[in-house]
Amino acid sequence: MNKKILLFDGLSIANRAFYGIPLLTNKEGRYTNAVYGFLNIMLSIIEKEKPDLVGVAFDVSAPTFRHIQCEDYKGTRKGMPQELREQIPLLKTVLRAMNIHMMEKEGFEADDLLGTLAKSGERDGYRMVVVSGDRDLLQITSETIELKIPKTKQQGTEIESYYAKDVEAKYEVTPLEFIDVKGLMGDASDNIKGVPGVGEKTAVKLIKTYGSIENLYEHIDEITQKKLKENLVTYKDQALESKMLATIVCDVPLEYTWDEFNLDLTLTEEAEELMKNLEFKKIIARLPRASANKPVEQVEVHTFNGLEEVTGGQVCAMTYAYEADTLELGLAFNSKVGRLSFNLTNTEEVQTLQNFFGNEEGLKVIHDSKQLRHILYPYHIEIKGQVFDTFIAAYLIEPTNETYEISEIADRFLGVQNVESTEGLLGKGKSMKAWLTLEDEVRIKFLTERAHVLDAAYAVLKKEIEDNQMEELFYNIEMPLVKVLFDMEVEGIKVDVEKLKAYGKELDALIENVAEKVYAAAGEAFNINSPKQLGVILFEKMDIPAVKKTKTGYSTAAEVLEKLKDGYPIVEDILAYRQYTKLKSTYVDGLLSVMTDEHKIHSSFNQTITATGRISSTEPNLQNIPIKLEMGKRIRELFIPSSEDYIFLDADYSQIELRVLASLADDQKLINAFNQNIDIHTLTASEVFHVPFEEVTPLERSNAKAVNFGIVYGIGAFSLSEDLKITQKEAAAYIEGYFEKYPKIKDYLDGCVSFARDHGYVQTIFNRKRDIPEINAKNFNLREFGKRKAMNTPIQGTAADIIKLAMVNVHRALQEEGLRSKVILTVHDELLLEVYKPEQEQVAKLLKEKMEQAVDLKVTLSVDVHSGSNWLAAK
DNA sequence: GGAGTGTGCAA
DNA sequence: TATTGCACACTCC
Repeated sequence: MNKKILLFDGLSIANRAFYGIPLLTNKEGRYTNAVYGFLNIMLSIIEKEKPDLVGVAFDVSAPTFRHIQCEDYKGTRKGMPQELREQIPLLKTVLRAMNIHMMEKEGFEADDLLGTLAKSGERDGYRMVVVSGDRDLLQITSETIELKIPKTKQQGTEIESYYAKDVEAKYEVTPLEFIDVKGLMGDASDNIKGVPGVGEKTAVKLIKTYGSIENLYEHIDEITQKKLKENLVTYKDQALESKMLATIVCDVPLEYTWDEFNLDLTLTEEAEELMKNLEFKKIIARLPRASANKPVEQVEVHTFNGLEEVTGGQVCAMTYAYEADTLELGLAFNSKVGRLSFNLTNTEEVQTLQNFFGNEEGLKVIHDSKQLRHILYPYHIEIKGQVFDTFIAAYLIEPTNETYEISEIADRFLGVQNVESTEGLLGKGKSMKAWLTLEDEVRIKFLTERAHVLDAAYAVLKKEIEDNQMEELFYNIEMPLVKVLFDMEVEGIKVDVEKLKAYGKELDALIENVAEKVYAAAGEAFNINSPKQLGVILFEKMDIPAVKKTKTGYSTAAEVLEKLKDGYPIVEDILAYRQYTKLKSTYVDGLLSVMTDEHKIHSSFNQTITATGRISSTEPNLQNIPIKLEMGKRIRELFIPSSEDYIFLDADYSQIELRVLASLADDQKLINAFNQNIDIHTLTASEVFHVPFEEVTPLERSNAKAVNFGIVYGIGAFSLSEDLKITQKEAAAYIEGYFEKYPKIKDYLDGCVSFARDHGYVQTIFNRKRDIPEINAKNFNLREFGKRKAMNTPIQGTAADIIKLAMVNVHRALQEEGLRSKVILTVHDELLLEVYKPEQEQVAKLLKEKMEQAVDLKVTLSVDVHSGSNWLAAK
């Protein structure tokens, strides 16, 4: 079989792709649909046709010989939309990175290059396949030159294929005659005029009879239709010019060798980077890679027999699977891998595991060591010695990923794609129940492969940690914190269940009562919880003026209802209904649903979720327990120490984010104020509103407080005006006034934005990093959001670093001093401890000291410690 | 039953 | 058109 050459019409296919796919953008707001679609079409055809050589032809923006000879040529054609235009250079960059051969030639169109190459390839004995959306190219088809026209359809792409015989079958003329047909009928899209009054039917008939335009004019007298003949005669020059314009030049002077068209789709590093940025995950997955080193297959693997082989001093990577008293470990160390299964009801096996995990020697590489601790805990197996948690390391390096599955770590850090994921193995949404039903071989492969991945990933992650100067953050803060969080999760927090249930009943009565009032006012019963139904009742049936809309209908949010409640009593009842049902469903029922028999709640404290470094809390979220309103406070009141011998100590940082900001910005005025414990909101009010410190009114202070808050978030005048219910102009004046009084703050925040622009990320004092790719986006909203992240992240993130370090230090001090008191909760700038009463004084001192001395900033940190018999009382 | 939306709670 | 989260109810597929 002859070799096959595939030639693409670059712009034409990009154009098809652009209009066939919705306007996609990447995180930076860059349009990507035409590039994405082009690659899809190109790869599909390459995969199907398996060509030996490939090339892509482009038009050059300079005028072609056709423009020079005929100034109307393509005169009616509209320029391409900007969204497409800007993708063309991007497409070329991507193709270049993929080493796909491209060609263009000044003075000629892509059609001419394609025609020239097709004919030349044919002469050299190749089978030629030209891919274009342009039917003009039908004229170059032959027995060995095929034209493929992709049609972007709803599902997938359908491709029409033409050889010369297909052209004849469909159009009744040969490919060459096709040119003459077009010369006579013209082509509106290219502004080729042809002969007036001659359409496709007549043109085909004439050319079928006479073979060409020239021959037609030789026999012009044979035309019997008077009008047709008249037009042909009148527009003879135009017909000949049209033919010239429609003729694809097949002898463009080109210098090339077919070697240049060699095809190697192996993903280059450059192409991978580019496609990652463009978020072409499916395309990346489709391409073969150079670095595909499958760890398990590549390394010589010696299986081992028992845990005793893992002796001290070595790095041992492990994965685990647990289901109903059966623990299976996949281990990788010293070029050995293996999998061992343990029956945890057997005391000898438990002893083996206790020895193994209790060994202080060596380094244990574990993915999600907190979870493994939970698995081992009921069997009194404790993990000792140094742990390198790949879950945490991967998060520090890329804190905005959605998940950190081992299979993704293999992909991202080792360039290995085909590692089985838990979800892939067990099926979506399945629990570990299915694990033990799998074949032994499957389980062995799964665990050993993943252990091997961690073994290899360890070196890469370790180096990344070092390259990013995150050693202190990782080894001294995040890793020790894992154990702190584990202990907090195990300890849990006690809730007065009886009182919680009683409160639930109380709420039920209130809800029923207020619902009746709402139904009476509405004139019918409906679901108040449904924003849709509520919107209809309020804004249609009752004709209350709608203030704001959401993308699906009327907004019924509290801020909207607040504005309406004076004129419409029903609105106040709806707000009350919302408040009561919120408390009942989220807090009373929600908390009861996760309560243990010991009346305890064990939340999960997640260390790999937030973009800024904060800890998050789930099942339940204990970081959003109500505090502001009286009704809500009653929930907080029900969180109590686990026994009479204990009391709560609650410690919270005073204005930690503003202090961090003052320190980072090196603003002496703010630093002095904080160091002298001056009320910061009063100071801001005095500065911004030009009133003496002593004369600041409560309203002024509260407004200044809102300004201070806003500064930390990268506020705009609009939002501040909404918040304070003032005009945008006034709000803008506040912000301007603030920056005038604190110019260093402004410099600092601007500096954050420009740092992000230059580096693509921002960082905290402990070098915690967050990528902000959208900082250079073209889309205004996206870019502005990026700026706010750039301003807020170093502040919020540094505060997170500080409290995390404080938690580690407090936890360590409690252990070292042999105290019974325990940290049980963290809420971003607050720690809640359950304190053994005899230790109260000592712990209060220790707590305040460790928190205030966690780091050395330009500003002092101040911690308030309160005690109480419940969480509310301790605030 | 899962995904998306609206809503509301916290720092 | 202010940062970071999580959870609930409803709606639609």
